[in-house]
Amino acid sequence: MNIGDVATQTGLPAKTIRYYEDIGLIKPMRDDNGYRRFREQDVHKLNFLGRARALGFTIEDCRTLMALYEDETRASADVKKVARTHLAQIETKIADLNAMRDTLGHLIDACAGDDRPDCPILQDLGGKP
Amino acid sequence: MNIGDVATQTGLPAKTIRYYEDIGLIKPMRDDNGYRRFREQDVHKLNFLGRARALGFTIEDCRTLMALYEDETRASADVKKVARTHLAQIETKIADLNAMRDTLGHLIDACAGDDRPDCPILQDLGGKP
DNA sequence: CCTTGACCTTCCCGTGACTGGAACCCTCAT
DNA sequence: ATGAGGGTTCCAGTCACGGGAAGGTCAAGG
Repeated sequence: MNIGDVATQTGLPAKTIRYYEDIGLIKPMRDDNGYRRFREQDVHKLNFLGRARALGFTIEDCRTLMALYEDETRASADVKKVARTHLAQIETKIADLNAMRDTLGHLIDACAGDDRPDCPILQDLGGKP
Repeated sequence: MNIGDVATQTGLPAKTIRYYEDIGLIKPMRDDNGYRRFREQDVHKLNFLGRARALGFTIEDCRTLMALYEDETRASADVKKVARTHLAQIETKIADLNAMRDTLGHLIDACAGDDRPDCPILQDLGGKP
């Protein structure tokens, strides 16, 4: 399979697939003309990567998870640890965003949104006393 | 005031303050020795920026908001629009993160986390049928 | 046979909002 | 005179790609 087909199959942009090869996540073969030739194995890895990225894992996490995936002697505790660390970061982000949403929501509610200049949003940002 | 004092007062790193000058958000004076000299006005702007950034507004949003802040003839509707657009993006992000958290949470719960290799997390990433 | 168009290749730059570090200047106290 | 603790500029790196240029390859149609 050429990169275009793989892109279609995996849903990943060709650019991303090349990038993943660049950073050593996959190692497709090459045809005589220089084109990348992807085997089932590579496609499987790319799907793995796509799903892991969709769950928000960093590329480095993906590297670790792939290594564990391919290591038959892994301990599931190692996988779980990576996942839990990531989950904690997600929860921190959610908390931050919720705080922003609440503050912003209150300010927006308090703003008339008409053609007059008075605006509680700007007052707040300006450090209303 | 020199940059160090301003950094302390505003809670922004000196690097960030220089960056904000670079991109034209503030325009502090200069002393004869080349040091930046910050007036009350500049400190006020930096506090504004700090609060806007803490609410997650992009730098470009901050630029817009600052312009509105300084425009006595603004319409609060313009401010509200910027805020609402941003709020919508925050809510999208929250929804995405919540979905990740849920999926990841279930997978983590299902994972034994012991020294055996069986792992529902990897099974899922691997595309368990 | 030639051309067209759809592929593919590498390479380099840009993103957002900084952060780190090098190399150097200024000022004040010891 | 020297050292500490400010300040300055500029360059590079972050993260995970995306855009676009310049060029090679391939199958089909005229």
